[in-house]
Amino acid sequence: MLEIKLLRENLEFVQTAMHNRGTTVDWEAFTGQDSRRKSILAELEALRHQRNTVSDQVAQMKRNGENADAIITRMREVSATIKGLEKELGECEAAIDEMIMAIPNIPHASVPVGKDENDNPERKKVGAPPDFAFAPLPHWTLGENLGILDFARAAKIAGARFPLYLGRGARLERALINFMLDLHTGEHGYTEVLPPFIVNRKTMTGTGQLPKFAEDLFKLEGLDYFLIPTAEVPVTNIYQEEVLDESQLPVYFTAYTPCFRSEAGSYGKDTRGLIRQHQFNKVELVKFTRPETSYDELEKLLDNAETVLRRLDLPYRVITLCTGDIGFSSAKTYDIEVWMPSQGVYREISSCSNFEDFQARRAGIRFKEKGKKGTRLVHTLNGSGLAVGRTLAALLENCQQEDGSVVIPNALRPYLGGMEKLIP
RNA sequence: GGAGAGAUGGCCGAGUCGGCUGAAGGCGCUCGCCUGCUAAGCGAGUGUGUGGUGAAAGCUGCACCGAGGGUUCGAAUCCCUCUCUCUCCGCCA
Repeated sequence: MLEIKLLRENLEFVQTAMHNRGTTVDWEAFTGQDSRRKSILAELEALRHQRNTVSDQVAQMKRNGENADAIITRMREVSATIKGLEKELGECEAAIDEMIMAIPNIPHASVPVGKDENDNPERKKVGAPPDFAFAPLPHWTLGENLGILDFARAAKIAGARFPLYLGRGARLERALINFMLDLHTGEHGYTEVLPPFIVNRKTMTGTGQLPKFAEDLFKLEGLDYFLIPTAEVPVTNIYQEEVLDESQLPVYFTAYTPCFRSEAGSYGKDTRGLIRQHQFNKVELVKFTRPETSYDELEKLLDNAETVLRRLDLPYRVITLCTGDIGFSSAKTYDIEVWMPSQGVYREISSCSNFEDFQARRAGIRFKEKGKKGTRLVHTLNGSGLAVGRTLAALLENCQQEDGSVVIPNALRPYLGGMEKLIP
């Protein structure tokens, strides 16, 4: 959520930002409601002031044993008017709120202007795609040949876009999770948290998934609960409506959670394999920082996520999302894309974003500076560190051998009892 | 699921028969004094949001005592609904 002051005082700036994003907003409706609100409020506050002073007067008179009936009768009318105006104001503010909640964040000045994903500049490329002397197989074929993935049975149990890992596959997924968590907690200074996987509406609204993107979520029928689409949601909301002490900042959290996404509107895309699932595992990185340091923290966060791929010797690149491709709540986002040999393309495996104060304002996350009056909003950041299913897919594909076996990267072997190779 | 108790400022905790309580008192914190260090002591200050005014310090309006409604000239205080927390019983991984 943007600060309403910014919309009032610097509308042109916001309009340019929205244009760059390719977002259209009904500004006339906004300014109309906003000025209506202002006039109602002025009238209302004048009347409330009158009511307050007269009520004091009544109290005074009663204490003196005087009769206040005349004033009381007169004030009845004022009270009725106040009630009417309050209702009107409430409706007006609700309308404004609805509009503001639907306005995305302002892209940071360093974000390249562009229309869509084709305009995302590459920032760097790390590692070389393996040079196979044979046609590399897709991970789902490798997984099924190895007996570690079973999409047919997963479909029987749940439906399309659900994974079933078996034996060494289940263990490999778990090894990746543990490897990532150990890396981030042990070397990058994050505190591990294990949050609820189901959250309420306020929490979903705090990070920006609601009200605009309800169709992407799984909702529990008959209850106002939602399955989390990412750990970002419960973890960022840990400090919802709290005032942190500045000495606490920055806070680094990492969390493993399953993620649930309806994937509405992605019919026909990535129908095979682990790339696009209704349920997948992810290790997430979340930061709460002072505004002054959030962009330095974003660079560090990105590097923390990249480290996972470097340790696993998986080739990847980093792109900067342009204004037209950036997410709703984000001010700046880097995507890390891992090389997928069977498709011959880089695929997103992590998305690292600085939300600045956009989520903090919605969720009410502030900090207090010693010796200074008032509170300030923190900046929130997060990034995948990494999407586990996609990591496993990339690992199978990049480390496959001509005989159908898969060589386990060194960094992962301790988590698999020293296993060096998956053999069919 | 049944029966009770509670939700007040950064924290703890008062709020009597509704009015002078934005909220006593304590802790914490800030500034000053004092003490040759530390501790203790003394004095003053110390909620949030939003608007007006001012160069600023400040002054000032309105709102906020879990949330939402209601009663009333007036509600932290009375009534209703909801949420959450706690205790006991039952059930259960």
